[in-house]
Amino acid sequence: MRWSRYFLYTSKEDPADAEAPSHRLLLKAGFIKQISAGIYEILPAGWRVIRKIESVVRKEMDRSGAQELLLTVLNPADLWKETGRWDSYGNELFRLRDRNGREYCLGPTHEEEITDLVRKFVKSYRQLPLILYQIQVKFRDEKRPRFGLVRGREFIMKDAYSFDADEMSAMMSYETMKFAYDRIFKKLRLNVIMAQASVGNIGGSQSHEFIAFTDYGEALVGFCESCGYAANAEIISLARPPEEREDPLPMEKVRTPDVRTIEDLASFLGTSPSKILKALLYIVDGKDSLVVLIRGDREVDENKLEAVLGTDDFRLATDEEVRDLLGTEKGFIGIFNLPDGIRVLWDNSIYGVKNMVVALNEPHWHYINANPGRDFNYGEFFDLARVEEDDPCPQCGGILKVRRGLELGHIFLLGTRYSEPMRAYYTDPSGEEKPIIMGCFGIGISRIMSALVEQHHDERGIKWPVPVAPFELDIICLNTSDPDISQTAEKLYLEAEEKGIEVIYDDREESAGFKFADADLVGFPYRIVVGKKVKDGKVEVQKRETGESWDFSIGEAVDRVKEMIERDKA
RNA sequence: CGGGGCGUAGCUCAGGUGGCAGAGCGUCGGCUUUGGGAGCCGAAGGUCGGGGGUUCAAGUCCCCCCGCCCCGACCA
Repeated sequence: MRWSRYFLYTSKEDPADAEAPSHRLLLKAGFIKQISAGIYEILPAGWRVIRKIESVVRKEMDRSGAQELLLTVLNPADLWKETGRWDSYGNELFRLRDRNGREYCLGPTHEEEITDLVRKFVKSYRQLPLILYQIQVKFRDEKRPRFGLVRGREFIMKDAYSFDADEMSAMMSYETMKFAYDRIFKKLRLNVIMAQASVGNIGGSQSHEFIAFTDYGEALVGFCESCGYAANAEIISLARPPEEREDPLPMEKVRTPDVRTIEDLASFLGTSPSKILKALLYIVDGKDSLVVLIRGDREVDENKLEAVLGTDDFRLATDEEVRDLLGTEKGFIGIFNLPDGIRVLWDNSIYGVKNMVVALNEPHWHYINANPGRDFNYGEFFDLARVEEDDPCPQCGGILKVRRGLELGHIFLLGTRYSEPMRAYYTDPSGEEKPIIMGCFGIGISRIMSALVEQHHDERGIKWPVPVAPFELDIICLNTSDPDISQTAEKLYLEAEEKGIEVIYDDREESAGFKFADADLVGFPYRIVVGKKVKDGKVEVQKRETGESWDFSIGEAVDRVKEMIERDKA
């Protein structure tokens, strides 16, 4: 491909509205173009990358025995009503009507449609097990699209569905997919960790997430290097710590004027946040008040709180509500003098803390040296704290590390969540009708492009790994008006094409610096620079990843590059 | 959906107290240049997000709406 004819336009300026490196670089380097919030066009160079990602995914899915098909984007509402998700999916579902008033949605995921398909054809245990998958555009009207392709409202996803006769076989399918995913992310050169996860709205009995470490990820993973445990932070349970061994000091009431934050209170009293009892007032279901007690150095994980409460309809109280309900102010909420009948949850972190600093619901005052049993009694304990670095591993007691990451894949063992209500049944060898056991397995294809950039870039631009690069080689003609140079570049371009290298030939009439900057930005893994050295019969080969460069004779350059590319693909 | 910010040329942005619509980059024409986003000359390019209002006069002041980005709660 000659760059002078290629639809690839880079920008010298950083785009104004992009913060995450992947978002900024994909826009700046001309891979994507924004149409609306969370809606992007994928331009030719970007599409080449997407197609390569897809082909890696396809290859491994096919190899694992899964069969590709294509379901529909337009989903009739009837199917969604069968499982109840027409109502429960809420505002994230894009809904529309046809000319006759029939309701449809744009498919955000396809459990309903695939189950409908399978129930029509699969009647016997002889037809199981079965794994079907597709690669398709999905639509979700996300509350908050983010970071370019990281979370779009329209995005490309690979979704696979397994169908098995019994739990044991379903587990086998699940394991098969696990291995396939492992191979996929390795081939894509992504640093990914598999973590236990919560099943959330999709339902089912177990699930794992495949998370790529990035600073701009949305998932929080805790993992243990000594035993290999890894899980989404929201499901890592934190037990009660051992009791502190301190002699109780006499409790005292201390004036703490306008000291509202934990940090300020700790320094005001000359103590540490871990000695302070933090109390938060929540409003549940828009009406009930709830006090959550947690150690001052810890944060509430609202996913855990949701699990305990059984609802996601809760929020922190406003200043006015704190005043009306507790008669105090934020920063001075405590366990003393709480109104009767208010629900109180104690986080495990509080257990065993001695000589604690506690507020008493009276503005500008705290108690110091409050002790359990003597000054107050514990209520019911729960696990509500967000996991932090150095917390104990729930599996081996080792030390957890905590990192941000991007969820690239998620696999679920669904059980009969869909087959039961949709009556996808098969007949077993004894003639008995049974629901098919299902699993579902997603990979965010377009999101992978973002993750790749997050993990492979520097200050100058993207550094595509060879297996996903839009072109493997960029041949730069440094002086288009020098016939020696341009004819050599032309010759090398034709030779590279002939030898099966995916090559872009920068024949544009631009300055050297301009072309180098573009090459760095767009991120081609290899570059042949054709310039003054041609008069000595040499060209320069450069590797983007490492910055290494070599002078080769004009005759051998393409072959040497070809060798390096082949090595990188292996 | 709550909180914060922004909307002026293709892109990045400037336009105190209302008074002729601006710059750099990019684009087009010409000259010159070619190992790290070159230089000179010339040109084109605008419903100032939309609507209403105040005023002799609105990019600027007021009201309503729309869009985008960031932080939080949800997802691949």
